Amino acid sequence: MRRTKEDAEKTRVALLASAERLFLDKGVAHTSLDQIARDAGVTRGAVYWHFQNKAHLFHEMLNQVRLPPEQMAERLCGCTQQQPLRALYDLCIEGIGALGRDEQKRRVMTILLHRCEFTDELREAEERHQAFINQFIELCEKLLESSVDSLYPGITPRLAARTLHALIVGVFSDWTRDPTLFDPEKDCAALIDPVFRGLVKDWDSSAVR
Amino acid sequence: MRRTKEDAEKTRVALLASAERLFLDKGVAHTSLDQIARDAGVTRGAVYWHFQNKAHLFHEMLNQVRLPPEQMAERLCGCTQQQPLRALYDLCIEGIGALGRDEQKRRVMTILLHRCEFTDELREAEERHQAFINQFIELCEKLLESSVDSLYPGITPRLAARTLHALIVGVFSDWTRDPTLFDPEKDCAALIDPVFRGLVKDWDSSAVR
DNA sequence: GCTGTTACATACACAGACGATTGTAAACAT
DNA sequence: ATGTTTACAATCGTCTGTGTATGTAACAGC
Repeated sequence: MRRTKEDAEKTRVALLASAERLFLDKGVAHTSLDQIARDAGVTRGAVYWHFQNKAHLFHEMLNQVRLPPEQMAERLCGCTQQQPLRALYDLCIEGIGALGRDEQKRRVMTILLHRCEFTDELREAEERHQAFINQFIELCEKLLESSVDSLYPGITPRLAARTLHALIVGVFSDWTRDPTLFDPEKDCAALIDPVFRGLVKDWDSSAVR
Repeated sequence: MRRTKEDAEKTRVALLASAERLFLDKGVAHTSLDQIARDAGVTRGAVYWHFQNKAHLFHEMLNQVRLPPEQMAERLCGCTQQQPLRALYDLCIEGIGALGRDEQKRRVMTILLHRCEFTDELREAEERHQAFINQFIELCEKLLESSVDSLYPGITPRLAARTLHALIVGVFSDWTRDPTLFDPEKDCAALIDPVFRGLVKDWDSSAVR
């Protein structure tokens, strides 16, 4: 019955996969550890062996993937500062595209956006999520400050960053709610372009195009 | 003890208010009917007198306010078709502003966006919500079709509508997550303007400005 | 070959939430 | 004055989910 070490890892992965499926299907709060265990072909004992409790299981599930906010914040951090606007644009395209290519990433993002409540025990995950968002906005703001002359009058880097973030969150939110709405690979640029054109003077004739 | 008819209405309102507060604070699934009742100064008996169950209570709470998607869809429907772009722009401004002025609306919207899971029993509410979203996008698309010549090349009315909706959802999502991010009254136009400028040719010099 | 540990399964104790029933005092109609 | 209905309160039984404790078979090391 109780197998080797690699078998244990298999059940751990299976538990995480089942949790992902069930969380996505029924919501985090409405999924019991017993349901997750049964779905993975084990009992709750296995769950408590691998994870302290539901919150930790949830946290580990999040750790499996590098979500767009985190990923974008990282890349934005190590950005060359050459053609900052271009870099920012590419990052947005890449971030959305990544969600379209990576199904697991999409599922986890959907859970985060539409299938969990962020109560006390998940507070830690929420704060982490929020931290990445703020980091993205701050970095984005800094990047825009270096190109402030390219922005339309009346547009501060801060507000531009907020607009950009709102659009990306909205795209994620809409698309995870109904994936048939648009194709992230194909339509991505068309969704992002208008905002850059509306923020940056002479966007169409600048280096990006 | 058991008072007059208007007193009954008072407890009903109190129950709805308590539900709103607690849902916002701890999430829908993590709030029990007993907690709601106690918070309102009554027992669970009162809850079951006024509402069939938690789902119905939730539904009634939603019915108290007319949320932006619904409101915008309605107005968009009865729009004069004169200066459709201008009308659309005003609607966006108004929708966001309404959230800023009406605290209750903001709370309910926050619950919808960040504090509930939309499982089986709340499916009805979710579908209704989604229906309004789709209606908004469709109406928006139709409106934009009548001004398709004003759009930048490569921007279809469909994609423009999706971009616009994504931005609005993102603004709601960001702002309800952290109301200190920006002031919906003051910054609203600055958040929306860029998208219209990026979608519509000569936006700044058109009738709106 | 024995022992300790791993990787679970099983069993138990407990807390809470729900739904239904029943009780009841005040309001209202007659 | 009396009966009926309203607007809850109180109680009950049941179920579900959690956490923990214990059992146990297989593997790993010596």
